[in-house]
Amino acid sequence: MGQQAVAPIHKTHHLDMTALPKNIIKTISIDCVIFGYADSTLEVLLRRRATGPSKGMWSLPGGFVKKEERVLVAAQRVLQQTTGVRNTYLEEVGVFDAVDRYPAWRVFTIGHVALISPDRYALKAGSDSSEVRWFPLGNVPRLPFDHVEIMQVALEKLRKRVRYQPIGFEILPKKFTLPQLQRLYEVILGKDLDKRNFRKKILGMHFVKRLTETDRNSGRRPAFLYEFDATKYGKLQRKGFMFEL
Amino acid sequence: MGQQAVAPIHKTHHLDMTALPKNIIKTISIDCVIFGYADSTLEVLLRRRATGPSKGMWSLPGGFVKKEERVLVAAQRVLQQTTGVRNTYLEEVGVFDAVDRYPAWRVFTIGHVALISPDRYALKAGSDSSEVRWFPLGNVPRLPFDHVEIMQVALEKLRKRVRYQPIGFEILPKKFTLPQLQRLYEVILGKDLDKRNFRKKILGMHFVKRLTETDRNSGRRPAFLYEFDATKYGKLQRKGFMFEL
DNA sequence: CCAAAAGTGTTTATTGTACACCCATGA
DNA sequence: TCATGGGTGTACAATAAACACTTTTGG
Repeated sequence: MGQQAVAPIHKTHHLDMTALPKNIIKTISIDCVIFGYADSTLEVLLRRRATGPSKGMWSLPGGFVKKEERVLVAAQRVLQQTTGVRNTYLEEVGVFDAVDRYPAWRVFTIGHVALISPDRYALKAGSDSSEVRWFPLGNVPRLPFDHVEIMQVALEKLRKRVRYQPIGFEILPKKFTLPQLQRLYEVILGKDLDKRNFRKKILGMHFVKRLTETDRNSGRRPAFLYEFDATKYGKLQRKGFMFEL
Repeated sequence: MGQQAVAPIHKTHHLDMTALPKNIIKTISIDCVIFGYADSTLEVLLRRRATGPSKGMWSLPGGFVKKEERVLVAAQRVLQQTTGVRNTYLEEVGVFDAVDRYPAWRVFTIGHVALISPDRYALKAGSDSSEVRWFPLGNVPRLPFDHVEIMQVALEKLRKRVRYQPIGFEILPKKFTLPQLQRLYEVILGKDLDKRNFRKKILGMHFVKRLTETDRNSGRRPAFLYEFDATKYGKLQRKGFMFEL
């Protein structure tokens, strides 16, 4: 976290430099912090490193940027190649630049975040991964490099985002209940919310609309189902709003 | 602004590659947007390029990151070397990565902002600059590369920052009046503020304290002088607050 | 009929916003 | 005495926050 003493670097480990592709920029990498929401818990997507430094450890999906590739495009590609997850809404988190953050040579990494619904993506261990898995946030294995820091900053970013953009569309089923939506917010913010105030706020934004159907397989009193109003949702996503909770 | 068609790059202009230092990372540069506040106007610090692409044009002070240097350190150094300005509180704005943003080869640049008081710094055209000058925001010359975009994003960042951190300490004289502080906020936010509401807010934060002296050389009714309360100011700077104006 | 979660309004406190007049000074 | 900017308080509106009981279902 923050500055560190400058340690000897450029050790250029010759461990197993399994032929890095030719057209990459060796100084700039991407790391993706993909949060998933399922069963009322936040999870993070990790992959086991199949090559390079810290081979065998679980780490954030990441990789190098190509010579003529934009950063966001690289992030999408890298994520897809290592984990099979593609077409997510990634957002830049910042540059991580500690001099010895990567042991083999100096690499600046650009962190990215997304929040997705695990069950909508098929995981597939790709190029540099031997295994891909979701880990509940409370149970994350030891991570290499500065990946813990990147995760923390990413989580803060996500929490901030929730305060000025609607969420849920990409995470909840098409038809969902308000208690479900509330749980989503609670899990992300890490605190309980008042049921009545929450409803007041959400309904006041008008980005969800109530259906006549109810959710009958909950076992208890059925909750009304709601749908996102795509137009209003999109507007709020672009324009932003203030959402104190 | 956003994605662009990928244009042919790597033209490697051999214009006047005035011997780039050996220990730099050619792919990663820094650009600094230094805003100055003086005479109730916002200015930006530019330098005339003495070497490389767009030589002769005014541009943001910038330069490359060294091989074992952290980004923030690089930003301070580059700023000092090109303009003489040093020891400012720089903040990261983001990565600018358009494939052809720099004509000679591909360079990712990390934008930085600071807000300073021009009269506390002596300008000195250094290494890659032939001239250094402040330009009022309304009168900025044509800038090369994506420097206009970087400036815009930096200004937005500054405006956001003003809403959750106190400002003024580094810009106003040790003893200042509330009308002075209000003008500062108005200039940065680009809009007028209500005098009474402004005072209520500021005084409510308790990061300024009123002195018994008044400012007697204003020509009009003397205004009371205030000082920043360093402790409270620092606390708010770290913890942040909500400041709607 | 019991347990469990869904649903529903009101009151109070806090915060934002709009607004108008008197005051101290130098010229 | 006038022009100029400095200083002050209040009322209204909007928003946040606290809070408890009834309803519906499955077992």
